[in-house]
Amino acid sequence: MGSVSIKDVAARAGVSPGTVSNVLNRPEKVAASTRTRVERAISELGFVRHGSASSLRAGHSRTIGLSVIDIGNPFFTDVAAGVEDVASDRGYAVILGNSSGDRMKEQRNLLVFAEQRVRGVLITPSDEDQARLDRIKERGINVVFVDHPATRPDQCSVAVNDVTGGAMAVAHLIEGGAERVAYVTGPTSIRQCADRRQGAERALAAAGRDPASLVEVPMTAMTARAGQQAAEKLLAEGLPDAVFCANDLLALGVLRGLMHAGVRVPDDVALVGYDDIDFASASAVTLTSIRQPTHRLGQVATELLLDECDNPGSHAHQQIMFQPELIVRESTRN
Amino acid sequence: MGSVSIKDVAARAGVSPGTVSNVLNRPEKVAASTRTRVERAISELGFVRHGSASSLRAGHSRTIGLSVIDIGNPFFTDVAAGVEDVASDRGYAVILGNSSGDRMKEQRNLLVFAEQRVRGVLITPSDEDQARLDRIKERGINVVFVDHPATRPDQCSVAVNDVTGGAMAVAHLIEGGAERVAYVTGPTSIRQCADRRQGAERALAAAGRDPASLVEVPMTAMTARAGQQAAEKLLAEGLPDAVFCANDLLALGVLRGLMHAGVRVPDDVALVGYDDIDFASASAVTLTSIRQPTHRLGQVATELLLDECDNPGSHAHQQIMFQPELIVRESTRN
DNA sequence: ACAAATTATTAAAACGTATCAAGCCGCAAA
DNA sequence: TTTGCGGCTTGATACGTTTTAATAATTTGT
Repeated sequence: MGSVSIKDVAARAGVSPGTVSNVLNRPEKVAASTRTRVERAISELGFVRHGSASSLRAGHSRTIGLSVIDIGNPFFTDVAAGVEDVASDRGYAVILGNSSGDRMKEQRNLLVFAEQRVRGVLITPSDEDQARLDRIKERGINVVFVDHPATRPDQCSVAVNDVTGGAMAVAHLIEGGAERVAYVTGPTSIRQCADRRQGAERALAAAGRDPASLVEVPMTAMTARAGQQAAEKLLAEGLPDAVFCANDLLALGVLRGLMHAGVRVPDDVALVGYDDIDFASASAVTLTSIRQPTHRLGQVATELLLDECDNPGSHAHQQIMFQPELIVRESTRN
Repeated sequence: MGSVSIKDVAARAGVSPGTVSNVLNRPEKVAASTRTRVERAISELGFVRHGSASSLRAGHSRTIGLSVIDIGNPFFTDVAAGVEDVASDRGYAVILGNSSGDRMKEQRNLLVFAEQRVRGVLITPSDEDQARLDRIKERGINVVFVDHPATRPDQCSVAVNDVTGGAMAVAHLIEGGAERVAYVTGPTSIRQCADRRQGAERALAAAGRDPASLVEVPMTAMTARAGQQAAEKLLAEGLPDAVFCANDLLALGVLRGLMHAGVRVPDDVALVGYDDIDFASASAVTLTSIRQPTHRLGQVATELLLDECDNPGSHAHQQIMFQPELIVRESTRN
């Protein structure tokens, strides 16, 4: 009933199991006539290859592991969709792991990946602990960083330049006439937040301003709720001319907080977010934002990983850095 | 280097491979002293079980397949997070498949699942073709429907009552004094859209109104952009007192379209969405919406599936129907 | 027409684990 | 002492595939 094996197919087609395996894996090695005979037997019997047996013998599976920090974040969701795209195209299955920023959970995911003998791992590391990843690589499992630049040359990575992104945002605000600029951000321990601030300061310096004039408003979370609290803080401390947020969710919260207080955007205060999530263009005042090639990030990371797997000899490790893009909308048009 | 097997562990601990397998799978069957000895050998050698070999011999793997229609939709993302939660807790890996509503792609995902010999499949079917799923079940792979009620008693499913949800939304609008109610929806071939409309009509009837008085505004997509177009259509045809949208994305678009035209929400028009996505509470006018227990949906579906796998004898198939919840916010407070 | 070279196919040996019948050992009952 | 018994452990086998060396079939060159 359930399980029809390569032997059954061989018997039906009047060939040996080895030949069936050949039409599966190296069709060009087998004569056209026998190949069609085997293919017919396969479809008549509804045979599907037993992946476990295959990877046991072959020494590697056709799966890759994907470990992200928060699958609920639209950013990572888009990345995951990109990964799934090319993995699926090349016949690979994607095993999903959600670390929730918890390193124990991340560790457990990596163990599961190791048990499944995944061909490779795509990971947005939740911290800088390289040793753990080295242990994975010792097992012959390739690792590619996603949204995190690798510091070592023997390690592939894809990321987006957050410093440039921050600079673009603030340069745009200065160009629009802003004198006093605020930066609403998440925890400064997050690399992305720190890099974007650095970019903001660079833009100020480039315009001949004092980088220290940037009004920093640090929040513990990067949600819309936190953004609203940030707006209250800004209202209390005196409004700046422009606000740059480390995140679209924060920006949407700030927007709402300001509007509630009767502040008009962009007339009274200009506003820029980051990520260009779908909702940035759906809010009451559409949001100027920094777009990142999220989907592409996932695609390229996967291509890099599979290239490393398929051509271990000729593969050249790459640390790819994408450039972000400024999307101007109503929140800065005045 | 890479690969240390159960035999190496056995040699190190001075026992037979069979015993090592026992401490892995039935620890209670082996004497405490040898067990600790084996466990030490395992950690000293950094042994991790070869999942493929294990499932080849055991006849089933510790993976489940998850096939969703659109991983980019926050609704499915939340579901996936719930699935990952309990799967990870029980030591299962989740293989992700994104069908994009394309039945060929869904088919390919199911093939990948079959090759991996997943223990079971969680699927939000993109159409009503039961035959394809029957073929999966013939292979001994259990299937649970997610966000889709099963019509047959030999099939588990979890879903949320969309008729009730639609009724709640419109009853709330009527209670708020609405005379003329519009329903902005996606393609009517989508079950969820049809069910929610049915609920809306039921609420009208319950209030002594003519169900046919519901002004239906069908769109081809369920995005914010489509919502904005719907708002234009409503403005052209004469505004209703209230608008019920099949989707929060549509509702956010409608909100934006109305505000741009100077229509005030909720003073001039009341508005209700569906799904209660995070952004419903982050928009300029916060959105009244129908909340679904998305995360729980994924959790329960997975529990059902794993119960079916682990206790094939005693498992009772269930078709679970959750109830939605009305979340009242500014868009209907007047 | 015969050897050589090429192409197609086969048989058998792994891959790493789970399982199960059989064996071992020490101890209580006879 | 013998027998029986129960708890632990072992050894051998099978799971379904890939791979390699060897054999058979076919073509080519002379």
